[in-house]
Amino acid sequence: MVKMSDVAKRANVSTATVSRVLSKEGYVSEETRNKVLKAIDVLGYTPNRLASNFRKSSSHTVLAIIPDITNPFFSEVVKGLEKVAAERGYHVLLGDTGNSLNVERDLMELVREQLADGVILATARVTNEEIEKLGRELPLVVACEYFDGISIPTVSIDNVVAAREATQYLIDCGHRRIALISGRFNIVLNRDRIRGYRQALEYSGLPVQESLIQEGDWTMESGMNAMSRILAMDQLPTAVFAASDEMAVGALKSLKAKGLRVPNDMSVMGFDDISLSEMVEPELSTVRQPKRELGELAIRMLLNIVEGKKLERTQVILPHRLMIRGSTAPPSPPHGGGR
Amino acid sequence: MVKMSDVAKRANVSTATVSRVLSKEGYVSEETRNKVLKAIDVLGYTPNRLASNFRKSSSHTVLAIIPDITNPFFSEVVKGLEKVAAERGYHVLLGDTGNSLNVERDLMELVREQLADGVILATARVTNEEIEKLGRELPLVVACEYFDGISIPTVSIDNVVAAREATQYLIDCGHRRIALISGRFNIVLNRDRIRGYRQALEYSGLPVQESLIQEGDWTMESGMNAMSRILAMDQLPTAVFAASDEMAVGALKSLKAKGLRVPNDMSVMGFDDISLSEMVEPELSTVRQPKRELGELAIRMLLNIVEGKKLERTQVILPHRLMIRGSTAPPSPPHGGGR
DNA sequence: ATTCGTTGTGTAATCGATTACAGGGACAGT
DNA sequence: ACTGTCCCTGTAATCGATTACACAACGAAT
Repeated sequence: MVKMSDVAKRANVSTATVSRVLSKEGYVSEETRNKVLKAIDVLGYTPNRLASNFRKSSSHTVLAIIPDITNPFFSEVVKGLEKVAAERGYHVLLGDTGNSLNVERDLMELVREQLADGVILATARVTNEEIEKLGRELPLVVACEYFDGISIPTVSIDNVVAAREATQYLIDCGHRRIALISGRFNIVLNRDRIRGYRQALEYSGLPVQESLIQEGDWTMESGMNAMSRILAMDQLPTAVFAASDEMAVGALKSLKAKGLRVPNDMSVMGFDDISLSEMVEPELSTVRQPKRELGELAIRMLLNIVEGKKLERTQVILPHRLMIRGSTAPPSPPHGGGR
Repeated sequence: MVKMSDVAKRANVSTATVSRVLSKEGYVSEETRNKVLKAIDVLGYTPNRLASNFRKSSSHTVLAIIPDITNPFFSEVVKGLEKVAAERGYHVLLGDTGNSLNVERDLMELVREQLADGVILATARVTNEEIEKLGRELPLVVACEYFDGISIPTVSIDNVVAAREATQYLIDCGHRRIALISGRFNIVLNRDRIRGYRQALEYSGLPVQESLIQEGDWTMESGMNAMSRILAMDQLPTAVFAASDEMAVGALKSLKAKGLRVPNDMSVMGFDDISLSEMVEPELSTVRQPKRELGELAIRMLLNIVEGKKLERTQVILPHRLMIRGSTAPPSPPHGGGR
């Protein structure tokens, strides 16, 4: 490997000068610069970034910790991260935890080892306190998840409001019995969505029936199962709100299997607005999260921290949007009913 | 930051000894080892991987170059990569080219700069010759794409055979006019699929009608458009084979919009078997690619090259599988027809 | 003429871990 | 007693780029 000293020798200058040419810092005469550039070209020199990073003790790399890269929601977030990172000359190390807490903890070590300058945490199995602690020790931004009263920089949507609006929309359509297919009860983000659902019902004076809240785990299968449980009830709801699009699609499948039509017999509302939601039939009404922007903003904040700049705001809430498509409609009047 | 020399001082040994304890190489007495471990613990020492990587001139990192992380096919491949990399103590740098040839070239530089020990190339906009050249200069494995007669290690499926079998299946169902929604004509992988389609028709003595081959660009929209063009023809086919699942779903949508039923009025076959294919209605018959295995094997090969081991085989073809689901069936007899 | 700021370049220390090499002690075999 | 092998440990060079510091040349300002 040809190194900087080889270039220096060839150009009859010192390595300091070569370094100055490369970094564009400090004074170098036009003439010397050309000599150096020529030598670099002739020798085919490529700087050794390992040496440079070591000396500058910065890897110019950030670590993206996500639960599962095959989840379209997260892959969109990562896409946003990657784009901005590249623009600012940083690289992204992929940390797919496969939902494992231990892997998550291990990955954080990479920052301590200086392999990454900072971390985007898009999953949060660790506790509130642990995150606070980590955030004090290393540059860290939490994306997508939101923790109440946390002091760590965070970017997310307002899950409570989003879920409330989605539920409210169904109520406004005329639905009075609305089921909820929720994610895991122990996830904060999911609890926020449940909260929003409850709030909407309460504001409208509708009863919250606990049996209408069925737990899933974000997957399509769990959505199917949850829907089946709901369909086995005596008094059916006229609408279902699922806390993820995958689960909503599962609900769709379950409904079709039982011969029920959407939205005629049952309205279905999803959450996230992944591309899938426009591919199913009928197209899914859902809550759009600005996935890419979530990633972009998270990494912008992180890089600002890394580079020692001040953040204007540490808790950023991005706007969501209701996407009304074909899977929701007013409830059909009961057979032989109407007024 | 506490460094190795601090640990050495505290434990009353040399840095060489500390290094030996950490690397588990060379002789260290049990007693000394404990002293060192204790000092490490007391001081809260974390090795500086930047220094270590520099000295060993290895980053223990591989670069995954993919066209688009939000494409579910590639995110599965990456998942496989990541898993095996982690198992073997490597990290994965994400290189999302956004389909740009220049970005692809820039990314390769990272290996020259020693930021990555090797590259998995899961997209190939660069030419055959360029890849050959790169492959001679740095550890490189091509995943998913296949180049005829290339000397670079490659892992992929046999796209020709896979497409032939899919088409053959449709023929065996009784279809005689089969349309093809292809990807971009200039992509090798796609040309292989077209070739397989042609072969199947020819083997069965069926005519290849060029107008039945419509170009798309892998996206759902392009699939819809291609299907619309096909449906505007005088003599309709009874089946369509799309070179990607997204395009097949687009075809599905286009058919539904025109009021045609699948598979009764038209059979639809996809390619890839991404999770989407089980979420649409009817579920998509498709060709399964072993996505995760593709990634796993590619990185295994790469790491073997990086670590100087010999590869048993440099060109690996993984098995594909026809997944027959609800979107394909024998053609309906023509109205008033049948014998 | 002196001082000062700007420009241009070189010398050499430095970042922190790894490792080649040397050396010493213990022990076995002859 | 001598030689050879293990063990165990330390000294110091090394990886390649960056950068603090020194210095020199030049022109402008006083």
